[in-house]
Amino acid sequence: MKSIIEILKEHDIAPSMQRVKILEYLHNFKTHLTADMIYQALVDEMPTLSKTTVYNTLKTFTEKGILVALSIFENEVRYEYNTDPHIHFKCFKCGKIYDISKTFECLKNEEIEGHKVLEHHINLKGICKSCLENAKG
Amino acid sequence: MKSIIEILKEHDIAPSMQRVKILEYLHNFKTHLTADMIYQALVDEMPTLSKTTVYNTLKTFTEKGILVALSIFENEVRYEYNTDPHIHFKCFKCGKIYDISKTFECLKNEEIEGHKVLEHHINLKGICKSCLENAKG
DNA sequence: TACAAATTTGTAAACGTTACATATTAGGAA
DNA sequence: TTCCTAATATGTAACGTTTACAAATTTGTA
Repeated sequence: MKSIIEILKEHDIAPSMQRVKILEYLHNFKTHLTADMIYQALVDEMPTLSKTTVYNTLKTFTEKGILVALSIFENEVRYEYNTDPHIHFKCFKCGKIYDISKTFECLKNEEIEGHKVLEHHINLKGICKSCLENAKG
Repeated sequence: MKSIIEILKEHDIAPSMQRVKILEYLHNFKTHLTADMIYQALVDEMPTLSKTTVYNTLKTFTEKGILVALSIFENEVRYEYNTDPHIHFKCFKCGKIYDISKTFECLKNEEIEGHKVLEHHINLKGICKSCLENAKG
């Protein structure tokens, strides 16, 4: 398995301690994390960690293509480690986000109306399975 | 053609002056506007207009289904008048948002992994036609 | 070891948005 | 019409996320 340091080097990013820890955390958890969540998770282990560093690092990672920035939630950006293609479902009721691993063949074309498509973000919204079951009971 | 006041009444919203003007503006422009854009556009005509009123009104309209709130941009919510189904393309370079009127049959199913799907938001990102042409030149 | 460049840090501030208390308006009853 | 109540609008202050910036620290290299 590829190490975090190797991933950073492959993307022309110097593997500082902060960068390794931040990427490691996102790599392990893979869920939709805000800058603050990452900061809170790491500040115990690295007491001198600055929130600005977390923001700078996430920005660098996104620009270099290691992370994907999500705009599913209003008002805050969430990041996830770039893995298998999947889409997101957000529940109106409980607010939880689910990963849906379905792929959509109809979105595979890389050109649309003359524009070059590099990313597609599909966000479904509705009532999640769990909330539907609670409503029944 | 249906008047703004009629649209409001159909959605159980009392047609106050502010509400009519805000909906009228979104109805005419139909593009992806922030609360501040709407405020700036109307404050000359209505000098006593409050930004809070704009926010409250947009929230009401969205809850009643007149508007759709978009999370294409990071950090800010944009609103559009609910018209024909379409998706959005955002250019990484110039930041402009294009409406793409293509519909996706493959996303028509209303249930996925047990979750009830009420909305789907498809946001493509890449380099727009205009920026591609400028890069060539 | 010394030095320059890259990285990190902390503070302050910007921005979009919301909470809340007050003021204004509109509609119905007397 | 006037009065009253409910709905709506307003302005200020505050909140949370994010950025700007300058100083401090660390790193890699000569």
